Amino acid sequence: MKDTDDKLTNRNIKPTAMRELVLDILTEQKMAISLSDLEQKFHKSDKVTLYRTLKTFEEKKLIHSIDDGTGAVKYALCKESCQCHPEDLHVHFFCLKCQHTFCLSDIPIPSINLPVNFSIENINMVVKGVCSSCND
Amino acid sequence: MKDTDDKLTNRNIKPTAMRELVLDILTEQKMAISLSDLEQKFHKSDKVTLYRTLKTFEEKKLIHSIDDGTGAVKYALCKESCQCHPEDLHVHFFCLKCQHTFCLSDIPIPSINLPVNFSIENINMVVKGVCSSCND
DNA sequence: AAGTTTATGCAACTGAGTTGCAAACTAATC
DNA sequence: GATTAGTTTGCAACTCAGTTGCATAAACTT
Repeated sequence: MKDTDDKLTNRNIKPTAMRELVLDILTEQKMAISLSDLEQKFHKSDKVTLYRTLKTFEEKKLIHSIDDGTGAVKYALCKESCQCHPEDLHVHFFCLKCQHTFCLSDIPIPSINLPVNFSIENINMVVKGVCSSCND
Repeated sequence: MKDTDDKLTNRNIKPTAMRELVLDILTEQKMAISLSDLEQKFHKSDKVTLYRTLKTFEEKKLIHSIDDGTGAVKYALCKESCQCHPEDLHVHFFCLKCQHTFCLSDIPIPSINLPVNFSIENINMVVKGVCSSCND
């Protein structure tokens, strides 16, 4: 638990049992998960608590949210150094076959030349297609 | 109405009064609009009919949908030639100040080198920031 | 005109996200 | 270690976007 604890305190999040549990679940995921996915990992749980936990994590930049167009926002862990600035962002992939959403952490979002006088704060880029596991 | 009619029939959509009206409204928009935005442009209207109209338009590639992360999907007209293939797609912009969503029709979505064995079908790219009108 | 297909309108529902409030817990102080 | 103040959790209840089923109306077919 020490490690999980540190990750929380490093991000200025008071480590409660609930939050450690949620962080552990998020850590073992290979893909981004939604609030209701998360809810189903608990036998007995309260959606609202999980909701607020995710909000807190996101606010403190421990996780980031991905709007993959499925109607449910997905969440995934940020890298240790991530500040969620445009230059920290990466592309996400949604597989139309297995319906999973992944971080393509190695693929930064290409920079865009916006029209004059537009300023940029954030970018969401989701590629949809078929992932390698489903393409065999 | 002749022109509106043609746009519908060109896309294989049977031109009804309702559909002409919706297409006209969409045509005069400078920004993408949501279902409920559209609903409010009618004094008396049925959400479901508008919903199905938009679905039909989207299916026939007369309009495209934009998931800007606000929780309500927005819609905007496609170019005449658009087939909604990856190469037809452009970047969208959401202004954090005026809360409007625009097509940046002139900015194509940059191509991405996906990992091996990933195939691509579609891309959604939304840049968030402040638009030129709000940046004065 | 009768029959078939398509579009529209109404009611009702689902599911994600959210708020308010009270109880439980934690941390800080005496 | 009891008292208080602040934070977190759990429950109920609600909002709002999107959606389905079904009945009526309109448009096409012969």
